[in-house]
Amino acid sequence: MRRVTVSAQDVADLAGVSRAAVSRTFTPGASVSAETRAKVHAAADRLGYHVNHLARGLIRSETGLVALIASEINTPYRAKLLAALTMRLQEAGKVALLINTDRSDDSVEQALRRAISYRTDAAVVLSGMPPLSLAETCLQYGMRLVLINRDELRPGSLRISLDEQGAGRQAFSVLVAAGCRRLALATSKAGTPSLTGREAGFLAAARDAGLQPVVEARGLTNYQTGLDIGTNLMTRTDRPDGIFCTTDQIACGVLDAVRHRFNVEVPRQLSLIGFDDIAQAEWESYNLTTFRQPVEEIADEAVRWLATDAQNPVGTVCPHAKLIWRGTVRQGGKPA
Amino acid sequence: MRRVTVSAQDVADLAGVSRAAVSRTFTPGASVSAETRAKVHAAADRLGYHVNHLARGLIRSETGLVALIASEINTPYRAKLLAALTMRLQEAGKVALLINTDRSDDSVEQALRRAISYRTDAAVVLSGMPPLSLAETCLQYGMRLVLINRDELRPGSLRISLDEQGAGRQAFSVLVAAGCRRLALATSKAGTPSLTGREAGFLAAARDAGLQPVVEARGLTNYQTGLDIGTNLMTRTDRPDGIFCTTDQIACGVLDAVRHRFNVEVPRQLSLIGFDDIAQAEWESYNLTTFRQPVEEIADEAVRWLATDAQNPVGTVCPHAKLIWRGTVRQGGKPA
DNA sequence: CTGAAAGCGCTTACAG
DNA sequence: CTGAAAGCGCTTACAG
Repeated sequence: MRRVTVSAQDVADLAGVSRAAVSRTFTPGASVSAETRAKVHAAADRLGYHVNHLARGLIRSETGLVALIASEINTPYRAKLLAALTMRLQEAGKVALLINTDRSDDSVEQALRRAISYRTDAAVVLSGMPPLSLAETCLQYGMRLVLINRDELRPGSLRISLDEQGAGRQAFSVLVAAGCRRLALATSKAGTPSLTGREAGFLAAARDAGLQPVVEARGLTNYQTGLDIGTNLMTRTDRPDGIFCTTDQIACGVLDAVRHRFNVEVPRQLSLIGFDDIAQAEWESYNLTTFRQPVEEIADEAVRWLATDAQNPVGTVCPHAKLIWRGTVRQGGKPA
Repeated sequence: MRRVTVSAQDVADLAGVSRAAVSRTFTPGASVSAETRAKVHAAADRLGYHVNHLARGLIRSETGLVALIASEINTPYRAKLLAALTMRLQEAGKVALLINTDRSDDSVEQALRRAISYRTDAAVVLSGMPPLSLAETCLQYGMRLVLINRDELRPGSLRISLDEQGAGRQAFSVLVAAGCRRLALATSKAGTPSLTGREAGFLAAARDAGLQPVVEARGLTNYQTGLDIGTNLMTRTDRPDGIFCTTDQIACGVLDAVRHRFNVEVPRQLSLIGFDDIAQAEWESYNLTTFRQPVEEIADEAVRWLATDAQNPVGTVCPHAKLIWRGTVRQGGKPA
């Protein structure tokens, strides 16, 4: 089939006006008489005309495109964040270019290059870290960079990072306040900034208190890992009575292992805290006490900066991960 | 900050070649001498040059952009499908424009208009249905349309739809073979093509067998709905002993209600089948027998057609939803 | 308010 | 293999 594309010129011809008039009609705020506008709209509708944003993006300094760079997008937490981000972006009149990566920095670099190729107004990085030189190329092309839960910063970029360490510390205090004495940390081997932050905070607080939790770090950041860790932990002679899981998925796995394979009662015999507050954390089988990722707030912060004229971001902004009390921590942990 | 964008001309100047030579260097298959190519690459790297795909898209008949139009993208099944789709798309050298919609047809129309504005090579619709006239506009702009699990067809579009009715019928036979006598259907009020197909198949098979299942249809397609339905069903004097849930999320809700609120044993006292095979279906707390959505196959089919020169799609292709046997259906249901 | 003209960054016949 | 030139569809000063 031949591509029979209709251009502003076609609309102008049909409406009996100039190409410029057509352009102005579709540019909010441009000065066109009501009459001209009406003629143009009529012609455009009849022809099925849609402004070519590619051509527009060639001229204006904005394309309306924003790249979202992330790995494992079908993971509950990622999907939630992505949903919030795409929503906010659309409300701001932008559209999301979703670029999948694996966990390697190399694939992040490829993703960012694609973003540059399409001259996206910004790139939001949820996974991996772009090399410094490429970040500078982005800057040079006028792109804005938003780094979510990354540990480093890049010049001219906005970094949105939770206080992971603080959350890890809080997890420790809560478990101790709940009467737990034999603590454990359940995490994966992924070593992402978010995870290591939570781990570090938990361990540091324990050290300060003169305690040394059992650390189980294995596999990928998923349910299966939780299952493995739970099984391992319960096989020990000194079973822990308080576990901080760096992720809800891991927590769900630990919970299932502990309950179904060892008949341990939660929270009577074991208290457990997760992180993320994925949808399943609220499901009755888990009813997990966990830290809520402030995804809406993260998305808001990101899009707010993109929608602003301010060239220089504030540097780092830290939304708060709030502890959501549900049923996996024994009474006593919760303050009055 | 001024946008200091580097163009092919800049690279050409630095490399001492023509603009056309630069263009050819970045066009796979174009004829350039090794020497020229090397000079161009050197200059491009030094300048941080990236071909402007917007400008390229203006000239070529392809932009490399494909729109993914979907609602509720943070739902386990949707996220899974979206992940598969974006992956395949990238492997085929395309990049996904993710456009969020609510369930209304109007928002699908808006989404499709955005896709047209960016001259995407194709639009993959996972939610809602584009009006016929707009579908024709897409065709006119040379866009391809892929409709996933939609009930209608659009001219020139590819439709990928499971045999929902067949699955519904199979669910019925399996429950009956497992010895269930009082059947129920648990579904939402969403009324999407997938859901109504499953419902219709199940009910038709029951009718053929002279049975009349209890039908519980309420709320949105989510966990909470399952919880409500499970509670309602167990409050009846004639509790069902076999339930087909049109979605895994609903099934998980039903399971939790039934077990935790009524102490019903699954599958001893009640058999239950879901649909989708979301990650949680495999979690030990659920261990749900369910139909697996062939997401990889769906993504393959979609991308295969997009990557092809064939203008006319086959019409409808029907990947098979396979029943995954796990622990929520009593022995007897499963064939040897 | 309106139109003619220049220009955004590219690709692609067309000659050589 | 290579370059000069035309053109993709738009927007935006610039005059009027």
